[in-house]
Amino acid sequence: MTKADVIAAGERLTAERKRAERAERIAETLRTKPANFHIVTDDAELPAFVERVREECRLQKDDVWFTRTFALFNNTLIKRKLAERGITIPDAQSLTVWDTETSGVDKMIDLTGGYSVWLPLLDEGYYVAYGHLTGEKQCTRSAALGAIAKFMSLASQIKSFHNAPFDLAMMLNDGLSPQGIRFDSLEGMRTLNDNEPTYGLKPLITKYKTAIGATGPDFTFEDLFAKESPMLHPIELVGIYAIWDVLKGWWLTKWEIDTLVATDKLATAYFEIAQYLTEVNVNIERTGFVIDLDELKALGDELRPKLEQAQADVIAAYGVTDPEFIRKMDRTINAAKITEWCEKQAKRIAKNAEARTKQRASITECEAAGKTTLKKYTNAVARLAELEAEELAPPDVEHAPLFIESFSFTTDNHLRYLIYDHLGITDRTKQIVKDKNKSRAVSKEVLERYYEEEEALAPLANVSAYEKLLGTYIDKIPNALDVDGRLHTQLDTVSTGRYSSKGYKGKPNDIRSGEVTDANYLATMRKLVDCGEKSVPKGTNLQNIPARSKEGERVRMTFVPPPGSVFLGSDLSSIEPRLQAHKMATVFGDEIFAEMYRKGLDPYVEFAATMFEVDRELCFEKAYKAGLTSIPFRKLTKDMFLAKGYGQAQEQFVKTAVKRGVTEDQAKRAYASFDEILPGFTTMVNASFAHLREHGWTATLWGQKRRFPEYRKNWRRLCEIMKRAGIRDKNDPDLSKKSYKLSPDLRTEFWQLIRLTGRDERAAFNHEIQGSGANVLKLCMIRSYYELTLGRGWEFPLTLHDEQKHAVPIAELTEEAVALYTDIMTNTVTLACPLECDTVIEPKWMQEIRAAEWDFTNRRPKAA
DNA sequence: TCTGCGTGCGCG
DNA sequence: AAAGCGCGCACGCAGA
Repeated sequence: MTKADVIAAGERLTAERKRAERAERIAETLRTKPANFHIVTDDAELPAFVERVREECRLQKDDVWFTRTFALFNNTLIKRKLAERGITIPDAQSLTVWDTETSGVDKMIDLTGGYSVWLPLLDEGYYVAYGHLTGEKQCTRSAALGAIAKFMSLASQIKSFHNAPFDLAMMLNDGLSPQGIRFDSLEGMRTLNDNEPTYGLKPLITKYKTAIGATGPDFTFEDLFAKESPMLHPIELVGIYAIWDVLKGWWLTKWEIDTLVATDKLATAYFEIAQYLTEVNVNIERTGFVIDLDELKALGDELRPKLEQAQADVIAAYGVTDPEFIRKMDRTINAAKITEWCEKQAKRIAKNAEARTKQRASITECEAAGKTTLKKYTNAVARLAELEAEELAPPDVEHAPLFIESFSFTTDNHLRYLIYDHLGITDRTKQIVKDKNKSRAVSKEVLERYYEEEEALAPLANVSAYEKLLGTYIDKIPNALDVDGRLHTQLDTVSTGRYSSKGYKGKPNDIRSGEVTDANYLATMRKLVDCGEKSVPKGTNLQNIPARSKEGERVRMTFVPPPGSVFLGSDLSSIEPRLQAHKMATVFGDEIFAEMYRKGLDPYVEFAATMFEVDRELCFEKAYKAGLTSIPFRKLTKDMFLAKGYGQAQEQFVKTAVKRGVTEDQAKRAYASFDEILPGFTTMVNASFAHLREHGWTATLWGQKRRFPEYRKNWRRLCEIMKRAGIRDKNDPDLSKKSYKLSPDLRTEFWQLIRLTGRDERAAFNHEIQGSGANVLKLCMIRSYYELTLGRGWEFPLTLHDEQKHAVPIAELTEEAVALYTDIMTNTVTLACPLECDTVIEPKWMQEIRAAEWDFTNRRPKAA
C-alpha cells in the first residue's frame, strides 16, 4: 500500500463514520419530532395555515410582552420625522419569526423551495414545502408563495429572520415584495456584542443556552445535510429542521430584545437605526449601477497604450529588459536562493560521483570474475552511462539557473533593484514614511522624491497608476456584472458602524433565464442545485472607485443612471468635526467650535489664522489657489483636526506641515496652540479614554458600542509595569529613559503594551466620532428610503460613508426635489451646530452640476 | 494548486 | 523601543 492508498482508506473510513452518524442524527430528528411542528405539503392545507398566522397576530394584540415590544418598534424619532413629512410607517401589530430554505446562496439568482414560521403565543411552527427535488408530494409554488405574499408585504407585521438580508433577497428573487422585515437576530446579536467569534444561529443558541432558556437538538445544517442543498432531502426531515430553526430564532429574538432594553443605550442603537436597515441595505445592493460599457472600453483602449508608453520610456532609459540587466538583477535579488542552489548542486555532483564509483567497482568486479554476461553487469554499464550522461553544471553563481525571466513593473523587488542597486539612489525611505523599520521603499510618495534627481524614473508613476486603474476597475468591471446587466456590491457593517463594500461570488449569469412558472419551477430548481457552489467573481467595492485623478474621474463617469434619469447626490460637509463640536458643546461645555458653525464661519479658516499666526485672508483655499500664499493653511488646519481626531503624533504632523512649506517652529507652535484655542477637545478625548478604562468600550451618540476586549487587561498590566519603573503616566517625558530600569523582557512587554493600549485608545475615540457620523448618514438613508425610494420610486444605488446617491427620473427633478434632498441630509438629525451638505445633480457620476447651474424647465444643464 | 500574508494603494 | 481611524483588492511570495 502506498501512502496515498492509506490516506484514501482513512478518508473512506471517516466518510463512512460521518454517514453513519448523520443517519443516526436523521433518525433521531424524525423520531423526536414535537407535536406542535406542522409540515404543509398540500395546497388544501394552506388556508388553515394562514388562519393560524392570523390567530397569532390577534392574540399578540392583548399580550403584555408583545405590546411593550411593539412600542420599541414604533416610538422612534425617524418614524415621527417621517410622519411630519406625511410618510407613515404603519405601527407594528405582530412579530413572527421566519426562515427560508433555498436552492443555494446566490442572492440574485437562487430561489426558495420552502419556508418556516414560528408562532410564539400559539406555540406552534409550520414548514411549507414546494421546491423539494425528492419527488414527494408538496405544495405548488404559486399557492405556497401566494399564501404569505400579502402578509410579507405588510409593514405592520414585523418579521424576524436570522441574517434577514439573505432571506429578503431570496423572497425578492421569488417575486415577493416584503416589508416589515425589521428584526434580524444576527444584527441584534452584533449590537449586543460586536466581538462574537461567530454569529451563526446554532452556535449562538448553544453558547447562550442557559440565558436564553433554549432546549432542543444542537444539530447544524451540515450535521443533517452535509453541504448539499436541503432541496435534495426529504420534506419531513427538512421541515423539522426548519421549524427548529425558527423556534430557536424566536428564543434568540425574544432574549435579544429583552437584553437590548436592559443594557445601556443598546435599544436606541437597534430600534432607532438598525431595525430599518435590512430593507435599505438589500435595496441598495439590488439596485446597483448601470455601466456605460462603451465608454469604459474606450477608456481602457486609451489608457493601455499610455501604460505601454510609460513602460517603454523606463525600458528605453535603463534597459530593464536586456538579458544582462535581468541576469544581474536575478543574481542580486535571488542571492540566497542561488547559494542554496549551489549547495544542492555540489551535493548532486558528489552523489553522482559516488554512484559512478560504485557502478565502476561493480563493473570491475564482474569483469575480473569474467561474469560480463550477467544482468548485474549490463545493468551497471547502463547505469554508469546514465550517470555520465547527466550534465551537472559547476556549483557556482555563474552556472546557477535564472530565477527571474523578465522585468515586472508590478513586482516591488524588481523596482527596488532598479532604484537602489542598479541606479544607486540614496535610500530616503526613513525621511518620508513613518514606519521606522522600513527601508528601500518603492511606494508612490518615496518614489516622488527620487523623480526629482532621476527624471527618467518619472514614468513609473504613470505605470503604477494606470496598472491600478486597468487591473482593478476598467478591465474587471465588464466581467463583474450580475444577471440584470448591472454592477452590484456586497455591503457589510464594520467595527465603527460604517459600511464596507466589496465584490462577491455568484452563480453563472446564464444559469437561469426567463420567468419562473409552476411548470418550469422544479426543473429550474434542479438546475440551480446541480450548479453547485457559486464561483463567478461579481461586483466590486463601490467605495474606492477613483476620484482624485483625471483618469480616475473618468472611471466614475462610466457609472450612469438608468435611461431617463439623472443622479441626485449629496455629501455631508465636515460631519466628523461637527460631531466633535456637538459633543464638546453638549457634554463638555466648550461652545467655541459649535458657535463657529452656527455663525456660518469656516472653522478651518478661522483656526488657521490663529494657529499659524497669519492674516485670515491668506487662509482661504482660494488664496492658496490664487497663489497669494505658497502654503495651504486651510488644508493644513483640516489635517490637524484629522490628526487630533485620530491621535496622530505631533512629530508626524510637523513632518507633513514642513513638507508643505511651513517652518518647523511654526508647525510646532500651531500644534501646541490647538489645545489653547480648543480646550474642550482634549477634555473630550480624555473623557473617552477614561470611559474606555472603566468599561472597555465606547459608544456613538446613538449608543452603538464598540468593545475592546483586550484593553482593560492590557491597561492594568501596563499600569503595574509603569509603577515599577517609576513612570507617572503615558505622557511622562522621561518615559523612554525610565523604561531602562526594567528588565529586558519587561521592557519589551512595556513597549508592546504602550503600542496596544495606544491603538485601542485612538480607535475608541475615533469610534465615537466616525461611528456617530455613520449613524447620521444611516438615518439620512432611512429617511431617503421611505421618502424617496418607497415614496417616489427613486432608485438608491450608493452609500459612501458621508454621502448618498439616488437616481431620479428627469421629469421629477425639480427645485423642490433638490431642496428635499438637502433637507434629508441636514434636517433628519439635529445637533448643537447646523449640518450642511453639498447636493449635486449628476448626469453621470462625478459630472457634478449645482442646482443653480441646472435648467429645471428644459431639464438640462444651463448653457454655459 | 490553494491559501495566508505582506506591501502598496484606491476611497471616506 | 510608540505615537493615523475605518475599509477592500491586486500582486507576489512562501508554505502546505
